[in-house]
Amino acid sequence: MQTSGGPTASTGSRRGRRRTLSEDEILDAAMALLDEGGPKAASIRGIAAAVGVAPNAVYTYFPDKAAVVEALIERLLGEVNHDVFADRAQPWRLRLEALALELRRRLCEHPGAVPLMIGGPMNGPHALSLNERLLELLADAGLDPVDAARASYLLIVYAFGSIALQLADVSEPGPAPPEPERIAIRHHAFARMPAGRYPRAATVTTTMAEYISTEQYLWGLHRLFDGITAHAAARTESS
Amino acid sequence: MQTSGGPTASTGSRRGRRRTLSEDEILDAAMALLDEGGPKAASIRGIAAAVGVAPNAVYTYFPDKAAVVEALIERLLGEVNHDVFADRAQPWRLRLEALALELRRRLCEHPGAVPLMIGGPMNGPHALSLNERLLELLADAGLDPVDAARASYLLIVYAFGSIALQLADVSEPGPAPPEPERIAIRHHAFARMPAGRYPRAATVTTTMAEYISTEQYLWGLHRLFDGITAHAAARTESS
DNA sequence: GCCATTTCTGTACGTGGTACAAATATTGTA
DNA sequence: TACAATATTTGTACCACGTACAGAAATGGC
Repeated sequence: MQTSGGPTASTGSRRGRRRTLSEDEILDAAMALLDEGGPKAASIRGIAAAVGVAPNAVYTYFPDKAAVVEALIERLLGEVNHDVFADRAQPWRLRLEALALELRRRLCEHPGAVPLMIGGPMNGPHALSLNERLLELLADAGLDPVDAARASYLLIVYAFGSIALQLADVSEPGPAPPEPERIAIRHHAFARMPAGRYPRAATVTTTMAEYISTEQYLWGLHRLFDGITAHAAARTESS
Repeated sequence: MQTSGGPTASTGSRRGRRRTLSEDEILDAAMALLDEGGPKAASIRGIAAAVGVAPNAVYTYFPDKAAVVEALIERLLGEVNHDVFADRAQPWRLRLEALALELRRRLCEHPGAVPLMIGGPMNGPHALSLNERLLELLADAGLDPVDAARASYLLIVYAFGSIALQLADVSEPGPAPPEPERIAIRHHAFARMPAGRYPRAATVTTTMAEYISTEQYLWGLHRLFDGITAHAAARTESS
């Protein structure tokens, strides 16, 4: 694929018409459109219009729309703060929770991007480095390489799946009626919600989803931790 | 939305031109296109051509393309065999594993459908009944309603997320080169693979992914079980 | 001051979803 | 049996999308 990189990324002396665009500008516009209009709104034509340029100008910087999306995802993953969980002096559960929350926060800031991440492969350097950190962390937790790989997969699946499923209802901005069935499914989980913490108007959908999901997200995460530690303990005991 | 239902679903006596189509025929064609050409190939025009009809004829049966997709998903979920895990005499872990595997088998038969499920909300009757069964099962496992709701969410996220992430690489049929990075990520997990169980040619991608994922899927599932049981035990103990 | 090079625009093609009206086939009723 | 009402399908058309191609505009090196 090799879709990354600019138009003349390695050209030393630049000749020709002055650039009125930059890759970052394009990605900014794409992200903005994604955030306010969902994946459908982040079209090449829309992006170009947002930066005040003809649609084809984008193709000077990216060979494909897929490349734009890929770069967008990579940049978003690159913004995930690694420092939070890099301190190996801290207990691993704490570091892992910090990572999971940081990742979630970033993704929730850009709901429209999540479907795109799920849809396509994530093989960029940032995605890889994230995975590397995760493996390192799980090794610290006492897992052997095979189990660490599996556990990392498990955690990644959980993080992305959780966010994707949570945002599935909201990612397409529009009417989004409060269908009673959807509420019913989640009825139990609301039982413990403190009263008066969320508004009752149109924003209620997002807010409730946000609230409920943070709780559920953490709950599930800790069940995962329990399962992983139990497994690790059983391993070291039997050997 | 109320998108379901035929054109004149509740009309007793039908007058007019004989129907050459049926909703099921349309859904069959859509599924076939989805399976062989990915989500992109399942266009209204493609479906109509497959059943030998003008594109607009589809709109007699479904108001939207979204409605077609929704019906497709619902039908797929309806095919999930509930009996496997309905036998409340069996231990719950066994029943849950059976459900998870059955769900996975069904979805893996139609990889193209998975991105569609993730993208949109699943609120149809079949999706709801599946959730209901799950809650029932988790209650049998000794979880109180709140925890059961959270655990069901956790399991659903895991099942769908796992399958979606696994299929993300394959869902778009085409070149799909064996990028070295992607292999590298999964390197550890292959360590335990029995030798000579899978071919080495072009099909290797799918086959390996399939193999590795079934193992990882089950591994993760059992970590989840461990975490859930540990939590349930801690709960009943403290009360 | 010219030229090679880079960047952007104009235009156009194919495909997608879908609205509108006309054509067609069927059946209840006269 | 002929007619009218109605359900289904087709023809045509529109607009948005991704993107290919050729040409125009602007720039720095000579």
